[in-house]
Amino acid sequence: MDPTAPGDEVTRLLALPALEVGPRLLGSVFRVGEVAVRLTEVEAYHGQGQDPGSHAHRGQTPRNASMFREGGTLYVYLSYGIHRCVNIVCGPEGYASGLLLRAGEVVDGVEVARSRRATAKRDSELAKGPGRLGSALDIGLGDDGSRLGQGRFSLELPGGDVGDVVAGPRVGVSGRAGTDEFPWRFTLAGEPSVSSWRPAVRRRGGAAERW
DNA sequence: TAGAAGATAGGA
DNA sequence: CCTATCTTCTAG
Repeated sequence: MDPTAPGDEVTRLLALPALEVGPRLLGSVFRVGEVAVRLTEVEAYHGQGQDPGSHAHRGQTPRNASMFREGGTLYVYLSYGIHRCVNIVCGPEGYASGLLLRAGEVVDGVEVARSRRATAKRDSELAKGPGRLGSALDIGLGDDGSRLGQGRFSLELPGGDVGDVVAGPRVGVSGRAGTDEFPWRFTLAGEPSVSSWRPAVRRRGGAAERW
């Protein structure tokens, strides 16, 4: 097997922990069937008790089982009962780190993406945010556990320079894990498709802090 | 067994 | 600012 083949390069990269993969994944093209996005924003989640913000922090459950598979697996979950969000799992089996695909620029299949995202006023909003990205790419819970490079899913790493990468606190993550103590959100500078930062939701007025 | 909180988005 | 919407996890 040719070790310089593109497919192997992706495999080698995704064998690393999400913290290392995150910045290097920006500018990649993630394709799901006829629609493709160029990733402009990702967030790293680290498992194994090292990241209080991760779904895998408290160990394996039926929902997060895909995160414990090997790098290149997709972890899809339902967010707020409505949105389907996608992660690319990183690291060896059992490591449970992943990258939430938070935003991208639609670079192919724009018409299809528009039809799926009728409320988007501009094309830069088609995949601006993890729920929107999942919608534009027609990701479903049935895609949980799929593998990159199989079926409708593929990933192509950027060919050249992607510009400046910015690291900062993650979006909507509660507690310490959402502060710049964990600067694990990576964005491409100056991209209109990058979502706005927002603190964790807190409906019941305050309290309930268990960290 | 119940109940709150959640890696969000859209509309008033 | 408020609400839709529903699964998962944790406490009791």
